[in-house]
Amino acid sequence: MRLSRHFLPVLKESPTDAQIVSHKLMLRAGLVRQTAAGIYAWLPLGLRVLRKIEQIVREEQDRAGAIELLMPTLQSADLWRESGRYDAYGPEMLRIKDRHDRDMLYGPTNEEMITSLFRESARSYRDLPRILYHIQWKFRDEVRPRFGVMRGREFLMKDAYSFDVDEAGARHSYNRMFVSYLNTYARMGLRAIPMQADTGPIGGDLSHEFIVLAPTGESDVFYHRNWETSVAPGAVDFDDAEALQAIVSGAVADYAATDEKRDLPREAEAGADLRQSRGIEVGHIFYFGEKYSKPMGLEVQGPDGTKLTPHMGSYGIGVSRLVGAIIEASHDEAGIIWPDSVAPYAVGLINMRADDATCAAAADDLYARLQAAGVETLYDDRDERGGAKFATMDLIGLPWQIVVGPKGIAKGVVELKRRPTGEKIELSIEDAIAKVAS
RNA sequence: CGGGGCGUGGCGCAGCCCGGUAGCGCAUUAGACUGGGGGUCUAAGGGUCGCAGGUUCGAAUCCUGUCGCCCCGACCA
Repeated sequence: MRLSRHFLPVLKESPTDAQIVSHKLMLRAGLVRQTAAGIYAWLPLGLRVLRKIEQIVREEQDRAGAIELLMPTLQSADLWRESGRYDAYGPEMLRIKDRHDRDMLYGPTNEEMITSLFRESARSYRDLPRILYHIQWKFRDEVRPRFGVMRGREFLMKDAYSFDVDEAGARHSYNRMFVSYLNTYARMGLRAIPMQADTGPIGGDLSHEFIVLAPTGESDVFYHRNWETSVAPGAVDFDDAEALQAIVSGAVADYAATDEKRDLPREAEAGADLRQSRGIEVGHIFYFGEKYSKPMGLEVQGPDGTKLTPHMGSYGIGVSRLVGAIIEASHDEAGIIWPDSVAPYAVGLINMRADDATCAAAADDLYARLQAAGVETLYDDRDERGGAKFATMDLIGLPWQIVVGPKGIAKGVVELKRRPTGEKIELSIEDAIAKVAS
């Protein structure tokens, strides 16, 4: 994409509304614009990042055995009356009336709808287990939205729902998501630590929040220092319940808790290995048994002919929040530093001298070759001074910058800069293409 | 929902107390010079001062109401 034709409004100064670094950088780098409290428009560059994150989440869900569908944002109130949550949910639910005065709502979550959909079509225990998910916009009318997309009222969430014949089966589904989440965050360059969370009325140990460490996070967290060097499980057989359980058990063996779930004896045990930080919640998984299936009359026929009520769980990842979380975890004074996996473009190509025909021709040619090689490239072909272009590229944080200037072209070289390290090398055009294409 | 703050060109701000020509920096446009880390000069465009009432000869400024946004706290992917 040529920057001269792009819609990429960058700001030199941060709007005063933005308080935390990710919000400031998202506004300055032209990723989003606020349109109302807690509601954001995603500009072209921000949308590309959102899509990248979404795709990673999707791939890892599929790998774990979940199946994608898409449910609407607007839901009927009647559905929520079945579970009793229409009255229970409170003012965070945005309630709407249609022209026939029917009660509708903008979905804050989808347990009722997925239970209803599954109920219509699942007849037998052979239809279990299943994990269904979608990636859809949610609306929660937060009392106080803040921190940009980190706590918006409208947000993009991946929510998955599992259906199993019994609790043991549900635990396997839960573990699929648990392990999948570790891999998902790792692919985005994040280390998210699973922490024991409140399970509500069901009890047990099957609820975890996934927390990314960041000084601007909203929760205080405590963890064993082993988490500082933990690695994602990587390729695993998700159908192997025992292997998954071993991974999960291994993970939770190292202490990690938010301040409301602190376990002082375990902290004492960790001793000098205990670490404290702030954290951002980027995911939350629950097992909730028959909480929705029972009141909503979801039943399937068991192998012995009797009816059974499936055990359910739900599993959320805040996709739009992750954009902010990644920036919180990866930036410097000059701007954002995108991990390669979620960068809006892999390469920022800078033509130092748009007025120099030789230089411009070399840059145009390199741009064409990068495109031919399938490298996602943002080409700064504007007639600006080098300094302004460098500043823009550093701000928007593309992993690689290739600088084409008259001096280098005379020698047959371009400059390649790696954004995270700032390391710059001169090399031939061919080598530069090979390097960024690998 | 309790407490606090702010609404003045696209962004950052001054002016308000003490009523009288709307101003500064950045950005934008045009031209020239310049050209490897946010250039210089010259010229230009752009604002019903959130909105509605009121007081006054006169309101960005004073009064009343209202809307919006932000921050702190309790709640949350």
